[in-house]
Amino acid sequence: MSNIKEIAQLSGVSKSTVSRVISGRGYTSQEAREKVLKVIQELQYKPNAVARAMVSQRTNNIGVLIYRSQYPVASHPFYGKILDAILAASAQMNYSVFVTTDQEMSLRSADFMLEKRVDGLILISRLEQNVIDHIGKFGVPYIMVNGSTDVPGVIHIVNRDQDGGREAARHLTGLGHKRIFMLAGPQSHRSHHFRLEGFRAYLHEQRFDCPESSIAYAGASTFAEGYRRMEESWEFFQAEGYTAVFGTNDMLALGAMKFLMERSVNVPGQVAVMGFDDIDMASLLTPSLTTVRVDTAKMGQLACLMLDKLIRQEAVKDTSIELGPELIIRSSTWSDRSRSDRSL
Amino acid sequence: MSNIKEIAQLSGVSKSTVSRVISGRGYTSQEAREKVLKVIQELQYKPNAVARAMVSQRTNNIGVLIYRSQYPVASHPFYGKILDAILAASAQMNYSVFVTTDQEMSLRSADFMLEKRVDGLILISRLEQNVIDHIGKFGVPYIMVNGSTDVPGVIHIVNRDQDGGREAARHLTGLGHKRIFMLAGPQSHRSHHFRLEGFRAYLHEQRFDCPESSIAYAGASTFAEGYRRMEESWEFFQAEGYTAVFGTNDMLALGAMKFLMERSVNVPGQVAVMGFDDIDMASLLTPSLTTVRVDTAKMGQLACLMLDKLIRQEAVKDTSIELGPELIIRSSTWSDRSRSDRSL
DNA sequence: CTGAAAGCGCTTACAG
DNA sequence: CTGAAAGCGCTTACAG
Repeated sequence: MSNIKEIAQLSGVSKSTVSRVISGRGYTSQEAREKVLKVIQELQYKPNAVARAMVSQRTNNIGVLIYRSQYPVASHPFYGKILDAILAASAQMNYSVFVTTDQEMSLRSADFMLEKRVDGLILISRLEQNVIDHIGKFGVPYIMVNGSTDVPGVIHIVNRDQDGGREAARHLTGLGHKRIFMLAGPQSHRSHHFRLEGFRAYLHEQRFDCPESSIAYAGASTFAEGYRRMEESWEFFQAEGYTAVFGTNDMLALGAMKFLMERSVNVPGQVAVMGFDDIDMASLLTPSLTTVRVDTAKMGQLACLMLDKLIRQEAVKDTSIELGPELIIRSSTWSDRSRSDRSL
Repeated sequence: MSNIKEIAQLSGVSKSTVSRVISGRGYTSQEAREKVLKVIQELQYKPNAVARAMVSQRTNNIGVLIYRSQYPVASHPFYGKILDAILAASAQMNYSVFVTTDQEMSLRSADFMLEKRVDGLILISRLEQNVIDHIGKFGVPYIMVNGSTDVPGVIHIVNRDQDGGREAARHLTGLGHKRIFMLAGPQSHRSHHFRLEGFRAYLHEQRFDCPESSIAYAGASTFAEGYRRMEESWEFFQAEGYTAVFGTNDMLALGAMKFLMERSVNVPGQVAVMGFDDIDMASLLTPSLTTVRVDTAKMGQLACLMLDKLIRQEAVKDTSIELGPELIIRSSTWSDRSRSDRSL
């Protein structure tokens, strides 16, 4: 592959001039410019980004570090959406993006990024404190998206999960449900914790019954766990006369719904089901799932925007950004039948 | 951040010696080694990968270029899985991976990669011929995964889609279905084309009726298209007495199934539905979807393995690799009821 | 076993 | 307006 030296020789100018032509910085005569450009064309010359990064101390790369104890990562129904948004936004801003996942070997993948000299880092999901400390030490700008830990001074982009939980509770109680069962994801994770908290807070304020026994804690926020917890609780659920289920994410809710459907329980006629996230599947299933949408597109976009500012050392005022959730009503909670059943 | 020069000064040796200690190449005295290592520890020194890449002419980066006319890319139910497998395999092989998507601006994203100097490229899905030509010109090793075009001399990793199509046809006819409706994705795409071809070939060989009218061609391989085509064809479908639908991918099949369920058609009792790919959703829905599984995990893994060989200039014998499809029978085609209905 | 020097492919002051 | 030189942070022969 050709380099600047070759271009210089062939066009009869110095390397400096070639560089100036390419960058458009500094003065160059019309004549020199034309000669150089022509040779560049002919040789299909592409400046070496590695060499450029070396001198400019800027790689134009950003790294995305997604914490997941196991795959899927990219194809994860929720995190994958954030990643997609990051990919889209960063392409527009002329950043290339490294994608890494962080499993057991937490520090190793972070090092990977740091050695690669990314200009900045986007950390998604929960990150162990030691990884964060580690990254912090290197002075690389970074942003946390939907993180579980609130590290002071770090820019966080999160969903207003408490509000979302409240909206969910309002929706279900508004439909006439008085006894609502909750499927709660890992409480160590910020989102699941706040979603549940918001949901309960609303019930409490409105004087609805909301004992601990109405909550099943899932060990993971997966479809399988949702199914299993629902199955385990089913006898109790029936005995206690619950008429609705709220899952702190869609996967849990969908797992529960699968169980109900296998038992030929009518959703929403006999039991209403509601989730949180609005993953793609939510709208595709039959019945489609009522949920609270998290604006993953904006999360990714903002993350890139803010990170770019940090990288360019611009002033960033907000140390944390909260996005508003949006209630999405679909057929798993609402239908003509469910309406008449509980005489809304 | 510290560099090799600083380490050298602090440990009282030359840069060369520091470099030798770090790389483990060449001779170093025990004493020098200890001093250097200690300083490295203290300063938390990380060698600059950009500088290394500059001299070694190896970046240890690979690029993944996914062609998609629109998002999702990473979170795509099928391509996302391949990406995940690539992420997992490349991490093990100490490659970092750039992920780019290629939309309108085809050449631009490819250039991005080439300027970044990746050691190699993995191209997923269909790629325009001019992009391929472009990449080929730069002498960067690359591999195509599930590509739609058969560029001679390029290593392709694909699924044996014709065989998969045949298996699907065998399964459905084996269940007693005689009139099968087909939902075909874009025939410009290799997979959809071969899947349909295999399916029809089997029907033909077994003397089943298989006119062109039994095929609805979808403009895209999406859920929405599956739904829409099924809806459009529904009257004809009933009039002609079809008892099964085969979609050339799961999304099409699921869209069709959604339509059927909304019409309260019993699946598989009245109509059996079958897809291709085995995306996550396929097993989660009710009824779960019978499909032909594509081994995306292996696709991604092989892609990395082969690419690494190309990068290291090792001999690669196979110019193309075909993976075997696997029939996955679930409840959308098979149940006790469906069995008795057609007296299997 | 160790250090000085050259070089990877660029950019950026600095003379001219 | 242009070119020679220095330097980004490493590695790799080459003397010693």
